Amino acid sequence: MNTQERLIDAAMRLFWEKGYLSTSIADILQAAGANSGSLYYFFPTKQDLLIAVLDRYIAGINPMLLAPAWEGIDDPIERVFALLGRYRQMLVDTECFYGCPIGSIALELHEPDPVVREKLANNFDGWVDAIHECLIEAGDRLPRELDRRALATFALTTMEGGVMLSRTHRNLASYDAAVGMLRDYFARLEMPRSAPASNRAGRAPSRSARKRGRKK
Amino acid sequence: MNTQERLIDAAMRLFWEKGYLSTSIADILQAAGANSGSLYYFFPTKQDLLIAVLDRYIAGINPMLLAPAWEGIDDPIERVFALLGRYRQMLVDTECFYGCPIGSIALELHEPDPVVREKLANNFDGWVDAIHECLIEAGDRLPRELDRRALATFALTTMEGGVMLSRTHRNLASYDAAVGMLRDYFARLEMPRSAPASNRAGRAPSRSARKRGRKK
DNA sequence: TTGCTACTTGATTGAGCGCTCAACATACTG
DNA sequence: CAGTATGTTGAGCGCTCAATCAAGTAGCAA
Repeated sequence: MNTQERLIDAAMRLFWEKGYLSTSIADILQAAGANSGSLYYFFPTKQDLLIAVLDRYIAGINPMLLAPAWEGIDDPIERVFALLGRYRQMLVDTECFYGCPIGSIALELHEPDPVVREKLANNFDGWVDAIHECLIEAGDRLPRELDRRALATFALTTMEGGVMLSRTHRNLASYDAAVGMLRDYFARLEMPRSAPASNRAGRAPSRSARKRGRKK
Repeated sequence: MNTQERLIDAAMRLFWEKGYLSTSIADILQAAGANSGSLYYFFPTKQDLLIAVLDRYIAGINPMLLAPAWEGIDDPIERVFALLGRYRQMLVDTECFYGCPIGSIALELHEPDPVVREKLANNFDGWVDAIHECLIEAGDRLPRELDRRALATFALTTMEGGVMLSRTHRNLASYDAAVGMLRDYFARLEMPRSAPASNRAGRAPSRSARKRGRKK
């Protein structure tokens, strides 16, 4: 593994753990075991390193995020919640300290360089695209007139908002509440017109519901 | 208006516009027309000034945020969307540059001091409390078994996530998509069990729907 | 007048920041 | 071997940052 990759790796981890602004070049150099000259040989500015990190996130959406989340899950709607489950697990693993790295950077930089802003937007778009495809694959389980891209965006706002609240409260309750409501919404969208079941509202998903779709 | 108040005012505005970390003490001093000695006479550290700002936000939820948003609107569910409308207007007014100041600070500080974290949490809680009360007031228009606090939390995650995406895209579409889906969810929750109307999904709220509840 | 409290002044401090650069190491090529 | 391309080294530069402090002012009470 060469110096350039070690630098991106270290920056990726530190930007996630400490944020972009709070991570110093010295932090990255130490974590990567490199000298400042080497870093600036590859990345003229700190921002160029950030761009490389964001590019790696974009490239990693499918292999690093979606593939592991969706392993053994074929039901397209369960895939949506499996992805949300990955972010929940991230909160669990870090005791609600770190959430979505893209969301953090997006709110941390108030007037980001246009290039950075576009990379952030590309990351969000890639996420929404993937969910959008699930919702298309769900076919007529969802209302025909439903704006499926809007619903995919809604899933992302639920995740990002839920992560924000759970990180602030150091407690999963907010994330679970938000995702639980999204589950209920999906349940109502899937409901055949003639048989609405109003008693599902706000309940945590049942164990059977969570397992549905796994291991085709 | 004394120096202390001018400092809090200036900090409040600058933290919103530039973020906490990117705002220097010098910025605040200039905006407030004060000297560093005066600032440190009232606030031993920059963080103490942040805490004062967060306290002011907490105290301002009712008089500065909810009261203007709800003027002339009595319908409790329309109040939820009137509040979301305020944040939309903030995005419009700033060309999608600045969103929710609390959300920004919450994600900007990765490992905040416990006091700061609690003030941020208090801000979120105050917001959720207010919506929660609206949902209680909505009575049996919503399913009896619905977890109304979870739904209030869901409204906040929708707003925060929507603001995040719209700021990143410099475009209201994401915010409108998320809030539009939340509207549809509310419509389905309000729907009498015997008459679901699947053709509302994902549509922008109608003009009449938006006006409903105004001017009791 | 004296003394006390409340607040203001702004030059200054030292730490830390992103970043530079001249010198050097290594490996491949003609 | 010399020549060139591709990295690597780390001391150190200029600057900004949050924070300090000795000296000063204003108001008020005894």
